Amino acid sequence: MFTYKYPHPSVTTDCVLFGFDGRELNILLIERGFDPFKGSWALPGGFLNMDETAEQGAKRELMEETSVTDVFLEQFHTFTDVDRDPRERVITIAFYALVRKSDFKVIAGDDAARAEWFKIHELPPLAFDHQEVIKMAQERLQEKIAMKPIAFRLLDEKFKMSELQRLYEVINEKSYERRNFAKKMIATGLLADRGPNTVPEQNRAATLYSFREDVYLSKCESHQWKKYPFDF
Amino acid sequence: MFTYKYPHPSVTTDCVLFGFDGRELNILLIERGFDPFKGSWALPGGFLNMDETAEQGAKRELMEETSVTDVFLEQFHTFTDVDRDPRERVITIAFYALVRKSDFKVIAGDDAARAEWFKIHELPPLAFDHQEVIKMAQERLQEKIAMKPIAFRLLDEKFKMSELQRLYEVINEKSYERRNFAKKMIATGLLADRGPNTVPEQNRAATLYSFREDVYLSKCESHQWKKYPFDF
DNA sequence: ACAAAAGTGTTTACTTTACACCCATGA
DNA sequence: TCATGGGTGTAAAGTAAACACTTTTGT
Repeated sequence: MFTYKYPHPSVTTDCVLFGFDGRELNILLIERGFDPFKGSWALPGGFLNMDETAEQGAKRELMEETSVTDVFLEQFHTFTDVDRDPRERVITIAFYALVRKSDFKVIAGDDAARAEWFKIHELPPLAFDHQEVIKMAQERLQEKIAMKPIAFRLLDEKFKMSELQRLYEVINEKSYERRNFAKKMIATGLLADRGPNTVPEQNRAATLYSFREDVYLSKCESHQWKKYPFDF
Repeated sequence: MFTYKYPHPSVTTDCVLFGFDGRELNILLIERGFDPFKGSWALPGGFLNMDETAEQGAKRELMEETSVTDVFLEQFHTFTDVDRDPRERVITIAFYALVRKSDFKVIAGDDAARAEWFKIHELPPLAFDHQEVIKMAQERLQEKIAMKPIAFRLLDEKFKMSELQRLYEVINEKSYERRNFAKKMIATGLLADRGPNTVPEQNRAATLYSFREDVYLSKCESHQWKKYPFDF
């Protein structure tokens, strides 16, 4: 037991894990096995340990509940409504995270709970204030995608221009003209041409690209980027 | 006394209060009257009560320590390093806030501690990780000023174009060409011409402007703003 | 008279947008 | 052969950047 002179809230982390299936933005949810909200879907997350930072905690929970490692993960807001948890005062430090769905093999963590991807516009009823958390995560993702080349973390190492475009479209909830998008994207200098797609498809083989992180980092060092280099 | 099955961190709020003197960005700091860091300067803030949200807590602390009310205040990050407080595990939810220095009469709160403005580039040694907190606050202010017309909250109701320009310059740490800045700013349609400055100065009287919040709000409703309308 | 800030427009370069036809592939 | 997605360039419009001289006022 732990005793304090003043009451302390509980502190949790929650993580909005985004995935992209080439068509839609997806979010990974966990089916809750306990009350409150037993049977509802919720964001992966849990209580913060005393010897870990929030980021470490969020990564640990993600690993425990979904076996996901090596994700891009960034804090975006702390939710502190007094009654957001019916049991006791709980504040949650919320993160969003980005994974390549192909890097993401094993799901269903060790605590028997089901983990499932949902399209961002077809979410089931959610526990706590997780609806609001997800909404804010997407807003933050929109802001961040204009500043940093994080979109590539949602795509496979090699990707088609049309996939990249579709990703920007679903994140920013607007559509782009095909030729102009490609032109501007290529003009960043960050795409390496990896030749035509060798996987046969129903139509003409598309050029594959990959993200040139080396170029990005060297341009960062020489401060060559404007404030919103990816504001498409 | 309050007892829990598992250990809980303490939760505080801290607030980076920005002011603008017409020339430099300033930050309000409190001289600490107690250990740890007795005699050092620190951000206004303190423990979160169980019946208040983080935002309410931050506003209360600001009021208690500096008698400031009615500020623009926004959460930007939660700092969770395990050893950031030498006494015990404390996480802090950090806010930045903007005040007009003319609206800001009474300082020096009820707990005898001194409160003082410091130029952002001439800060004294700071308690805890407050150096880092301030750095991040400024980064966040830079991002936000490009998205929302919050700069006006740092200026008096009526202001000169050169003051507005100087403010953008100190926040964004770059300089602008006088005519282009004014042209672009006026083109937003958000400035009302309030006539020439009647306070005599050492030189020609400048036109005063004020911010037209009504115009801004109506343009928001009709979605007429691009993503970064104030990215100067 | 001079120092300091304020007022004022135009030209050029760059960026963004709109737009249409042909190609390769598998069903 | 048809449906689907992929490849490609140019012209027009709009936005951003560079640039200098005159005015007002107080010292």
